[in-house]
Amino acid sequence: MDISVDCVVFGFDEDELKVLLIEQKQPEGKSVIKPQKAVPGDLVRDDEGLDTAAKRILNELTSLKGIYLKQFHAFGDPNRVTGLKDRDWLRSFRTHPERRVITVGYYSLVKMDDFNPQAASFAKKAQWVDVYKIPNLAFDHNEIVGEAVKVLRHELMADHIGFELLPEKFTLSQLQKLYEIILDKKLDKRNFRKNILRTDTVTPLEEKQSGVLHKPAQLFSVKRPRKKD
Amino acid sequence: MDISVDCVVFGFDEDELKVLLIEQKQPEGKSVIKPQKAVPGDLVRDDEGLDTAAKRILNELTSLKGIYLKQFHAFGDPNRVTGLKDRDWLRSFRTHPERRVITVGYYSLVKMDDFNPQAASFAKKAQWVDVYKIPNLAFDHNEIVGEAVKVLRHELMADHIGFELLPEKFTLSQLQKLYEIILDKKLDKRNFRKNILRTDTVTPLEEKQSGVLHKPAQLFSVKRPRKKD
DNA sequence: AATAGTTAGTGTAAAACATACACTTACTAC
DNA sequence: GTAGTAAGTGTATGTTTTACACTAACTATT
Repeated sequence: MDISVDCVVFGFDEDELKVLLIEQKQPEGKSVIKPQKAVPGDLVRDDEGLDTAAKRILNELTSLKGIYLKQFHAFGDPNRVTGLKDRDWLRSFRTHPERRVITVGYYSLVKMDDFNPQAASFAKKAQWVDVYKIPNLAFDHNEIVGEAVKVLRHELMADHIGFELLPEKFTLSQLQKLYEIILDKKLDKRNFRKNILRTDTVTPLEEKQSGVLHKPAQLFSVKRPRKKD
Repeated sequence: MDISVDCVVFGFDEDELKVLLIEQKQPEGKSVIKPQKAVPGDLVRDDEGLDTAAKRILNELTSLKGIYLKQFHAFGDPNRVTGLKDRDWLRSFRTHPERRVITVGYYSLVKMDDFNPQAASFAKKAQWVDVYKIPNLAFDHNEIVGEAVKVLRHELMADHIGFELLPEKFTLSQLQKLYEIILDKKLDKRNFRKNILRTDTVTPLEEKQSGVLHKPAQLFSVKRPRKKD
């Protein structure tokens, strides 16, 4: 059996929660394979741990490092990779196309600012897609994304990991909007602020917003020091 | 690579939270291998899903069915199975002893009443061990058990799965004791009862305790119908 | 029959937290 | 200087959590 890692990469852009999808590679020459979108993922190397593999693969695809990255579930249905729609692609790109593949799902949160899809060799065709409008994907990737969203919602509330999706400096309104979109419901401004400040995870900066056509907002950054990579 | 499933089976007995451990098989004839304890687990078959494998293996080892069983983490350190202490055992029992094995951890909750270790072929040497006194185990099984305990604590609070560990009929005091031992802290009796009754997961039965040397307690059973298998 | 020993079972007041809700402030563009 | 925009702020009400102590129902012993 083979083991792969699939990364559900979340990003946040103004007012949409996005997932990073890639267009599956086409074989050289005439392209005969029906193109499909997929979540970035790849086989785990023989001598490499799962977390390490996830970091490597994410880095190869996005050139990002030091990102919130978490294993959330293993997908092992024996037929998860044997559908008709995926057969041609497997035959073109896998040494053992018939082999069963078990995949371990990771999700990661990236600041879209930092993200430069051009830099990535593999993922020239990477694109951000609204989580609530995902097309049919390769393999069982729709299921994988679905599970990741569930886990994200849960962890957002439990661990307040939201700011991993925002730039270094952000306003509380941006943070609130992020919560509203992930949880898919409106929140009360005053109560939201009380709650966030009570958790004591953000600090106000000296700085304020500028160039906006309304009262400029206080900028905040994360309090607890980010883990290094 | 090979894939295995390891099951951390929790049981509860009066006043201890236990984990089911097995003594690793010895080769036929003279037994030359240093005996080690381990959590029950085995390789996933080629055509079998992970959840199915976990059910099968648990059933083979304990002859139990219809049990709360949940995937909690995949363990994939490339050296998790290559330690010196495990080499001999692998050479005796695995077709490919050098092969890397990635394991998917499941945990299960069993009612110790229902459990008859004798019935199991494989696990003649199964034994219940206090979670807080676990010896050194084979492979990375100490880590696996540690993670399982963390998840159990978390899920106990979130999903009120506690009664999975108790017999069909139980008193609220038993349930409270279970919570106290898993969470490793004392709870207030009146508040505990309020909470449990509010969740509306248990129903009082007609019946009361008998043969106890104090006021007999009301017996309860789980309200929501158990999932079949 | 009375007593001692044991755990079951129950209510309330105070504190913390969650919710609902509306006006003033500071900036930009015209 | 006026209009438009989102920022920022407090309070009253309901709900949940916490802390806490006595009486009730049984068994065993004398």
